[in-house]
Amino acid sequence: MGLRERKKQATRRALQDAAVRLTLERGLEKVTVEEIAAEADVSTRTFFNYFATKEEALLGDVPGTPDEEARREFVVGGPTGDFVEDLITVLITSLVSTDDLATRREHMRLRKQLMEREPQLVRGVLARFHNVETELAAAIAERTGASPEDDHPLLVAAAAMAVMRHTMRRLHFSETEETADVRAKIQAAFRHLGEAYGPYASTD
Amino acid sequence: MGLRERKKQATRRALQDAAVRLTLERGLEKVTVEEIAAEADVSTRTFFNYFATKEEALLGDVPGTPDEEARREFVVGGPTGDFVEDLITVLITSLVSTDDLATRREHMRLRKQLMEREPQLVRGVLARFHNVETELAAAIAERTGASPEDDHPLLVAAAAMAVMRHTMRRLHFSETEETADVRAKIQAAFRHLGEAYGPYASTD
DNA sequence: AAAATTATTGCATGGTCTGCAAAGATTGAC
DNA sequence: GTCAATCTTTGCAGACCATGCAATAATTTT
Repeated sequence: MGLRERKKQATRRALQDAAVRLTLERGLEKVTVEEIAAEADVSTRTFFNYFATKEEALLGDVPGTPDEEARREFVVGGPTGDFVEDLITVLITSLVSTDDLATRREHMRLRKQLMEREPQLVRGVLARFHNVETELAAAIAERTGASPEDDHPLLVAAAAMAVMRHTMRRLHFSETEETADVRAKIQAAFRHLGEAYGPYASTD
Repeated sequence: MGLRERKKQATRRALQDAAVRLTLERGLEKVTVEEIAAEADVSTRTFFNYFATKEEALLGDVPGTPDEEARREFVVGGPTGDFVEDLITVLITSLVSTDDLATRREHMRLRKQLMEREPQLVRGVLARFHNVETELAAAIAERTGASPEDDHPLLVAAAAMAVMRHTMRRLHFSETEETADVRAKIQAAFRHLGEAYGPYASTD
């Protein structure tokens, strides 16, 4: 990776960090883009070369779209053959993304603090979950061979994202929390979901 | 209702209608609050006495919070005793609101057009569904007697709202669509949900 | 008809975000 | 190392959104 690219990454992170730090200190309304940019030693105009909105700088990159390789494996029926287990696998990749675990954890913890301090930001997170939901529905349709006008996959994806949102809420992102714990919590949520609404399906 | 109140209602509707009409004609970015206000024969400043944002004028009032009476009945275990059926009943009241059916249908149809034309507006709708979700979770917790730290109701509510969102997407709001049809579609969605995830709950 | 209440309006202001063109930094070729 | 090509940063002007405040206008109450 060349110098140019490295500098861009650094600027991006500096802007994100400044945005998060200042917002946690003073609150969203009390921080201007101008101040964030100054903190990162770039002009206000440059801020908008990196992020379309102030909110975008705060939310970071997750939840991003699922990992492409995991998605392909899911579509062809893998890795285990069990629908829900494979769904969980592909979803986890969209949440934990590429960074190392410690960094990611710290990001998540900060974002959680941000949500509590500034509930307006929840809107943006919901929008991102919605995007993932749409892509997930397409993957489910591919895997199950549903016809394009069948909207069943959309519903299944929507419920799955509800589970993911719920699980995210429950995680505390501490050092003792392992990847396996995350999976276990998602599994528990899917099981609860099945218990709550499964019986209704059996009703005539 | 006095003259003052009637005028306010009229102004509110005029602003909403103007906002929707202009946006469908030209697109959201090509319509300013100034133009909307002019169309409704009030000052720009007055627009903001009625709506906090341009988006708010476009989205109208739904989905609003569930009807208070329906909520109370749900909490005490009514009206039928079947959890999902009663859930549907209370949810329907939060969607169809108070207006007469024909007016409401027209509103819904326009809003659906708006969503297609301006996907940015979906964010706002998602935020509203999220609010309903929170209140719904509280109602579910009350009905089932769950303890305050139990987050099961949140998950059940999230899934229920996923079903509602999905059903809203599917409705076409035509004249031939009866209230009974709406309920049938919600029921079908809940059944599909149960079929998709119910089996997973039975897995060891 | 006067007084009290509430709504509308204009004005000033601060903030977000965009387009554009000039200046500055990095890259790759030679 | 120099030069040209490419990409990034920056300043500036400008449109628009949104808020606070104080004056004016309309309605309601007495």
